[in-house]
Amino acid sequence: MSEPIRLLIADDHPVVRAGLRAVLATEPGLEVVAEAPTAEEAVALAAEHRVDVVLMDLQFGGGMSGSEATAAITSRPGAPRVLVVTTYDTDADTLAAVEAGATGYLLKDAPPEELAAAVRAAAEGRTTLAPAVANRLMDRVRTPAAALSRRETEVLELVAEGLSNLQISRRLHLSQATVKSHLVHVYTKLGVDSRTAAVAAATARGILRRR
Amino acid sequence: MSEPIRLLIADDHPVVRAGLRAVLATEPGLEVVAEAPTAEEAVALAAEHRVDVVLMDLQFGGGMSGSEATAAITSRPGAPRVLVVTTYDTDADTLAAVEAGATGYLLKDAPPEELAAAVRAAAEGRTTLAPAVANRLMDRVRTPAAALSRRETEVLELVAEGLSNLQISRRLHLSQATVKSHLVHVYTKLGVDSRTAAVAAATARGILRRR
DNA sequence: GCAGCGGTCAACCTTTTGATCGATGGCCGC
DNA sequence: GCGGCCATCGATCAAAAGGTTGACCGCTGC
Repeated sequence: MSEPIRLLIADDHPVVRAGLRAVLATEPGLEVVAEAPTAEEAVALAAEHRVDVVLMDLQFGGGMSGSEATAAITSRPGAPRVLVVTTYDTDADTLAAVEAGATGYLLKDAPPEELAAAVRAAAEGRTTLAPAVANRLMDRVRTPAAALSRRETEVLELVAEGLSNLQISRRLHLSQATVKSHLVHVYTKLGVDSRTAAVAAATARGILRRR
Repeated sequence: MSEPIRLLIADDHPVVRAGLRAVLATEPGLEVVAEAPTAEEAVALAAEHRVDVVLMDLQFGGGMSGSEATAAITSRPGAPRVLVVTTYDTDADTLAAVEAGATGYLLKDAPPEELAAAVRAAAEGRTTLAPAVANRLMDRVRTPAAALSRRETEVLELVAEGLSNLQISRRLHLSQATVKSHLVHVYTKLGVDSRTAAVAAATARGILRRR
């Protein structure tokens, strides 16, 4: 028998860590060598231990995000593969994780066999994506982007908080004309024609974080 | 030694079920007698088995919600206690679960000891609330309510999807005047004066489900 | 050096939304 | 049966938001 695949579990929920450990313990050829309750610890432990695959959550209570940790881990030479295992998938998170160098992306409702299969695939550098995530990525590739500029996003966030154009202009030290100008660009980029529709569309696409 | 506390775990995530089972297995006096991957099965299993405490998730993939299952379980005579164990707490969910008769409400990031303590408390009928949930309930009691009527909520949901008054009136087979009328009532109840602010306020208070 | 883009602003006009007043009918509870 | 709440609709007016055009500046890249 060959070397076992060495795993690091990074999740802030003790219950989830125990669950992943329990599920993967029944699989032959897999070995959990460490657990990290924060993203920072995940980065440190991935460096200390010899690890083949990191199971990474995206949401941590505070501090570094899972995406940031993924980027930090994969940027090193001889780095382990990172398999993102998260509960809910917002579009922004998905994209960020993939850009950060994640090898796979699963949702926590995946059955154990699928999880184990994804771990083995990740160890070999092959990618496994949850169907919902795959569809999302396809949509993203198809839809040329609709990337909002920094300022446009900033304005849209304030719109989502319920501020009027006048309030936004004061908050950002702009004229109302500028606020409108940004919003018009946002509308055309998102293919909508009202502030509420823009917020809905941006939330659906994960451009705005759902609070 | 007295009788062990008999548990039913209801969660649609295999990983979480395994985690709860693993965490609680180390605790003396607790025994997991069944697992349910859906709310419907949870109701059925709670009736079949002799169960003291049900660990209930709120979000299931589809079909019956955790709150509905909680109501169904607790409505029977000699029913087990229901301890809600969920990932994220939206205000609407919290309230619904408490109204449905949940004995306790924990978040999944709770440490194992806290979880075990809550289970024992629930078995005796004592209530355990996660701090965040407790605060929320206090706020709710303090704020006289701002309960929206069924129709008002319906209109507000469509606003949140980005529809204009005209579109809403068509969707609900109403006149624009009626839509406006509902919205004015919503605004006064929420203490705001625009549709986007209403959506933001309602989302913050958990009246609208964050999608 | 110039084209392109992001960010800023102005003026003007149309549409939508919100504010106010009023009115009708149904249903529930005391 | 009457007051209160919900749901429905109409009309009117003022304010906010959206659409269009055009302009200027600063930065980046070819």
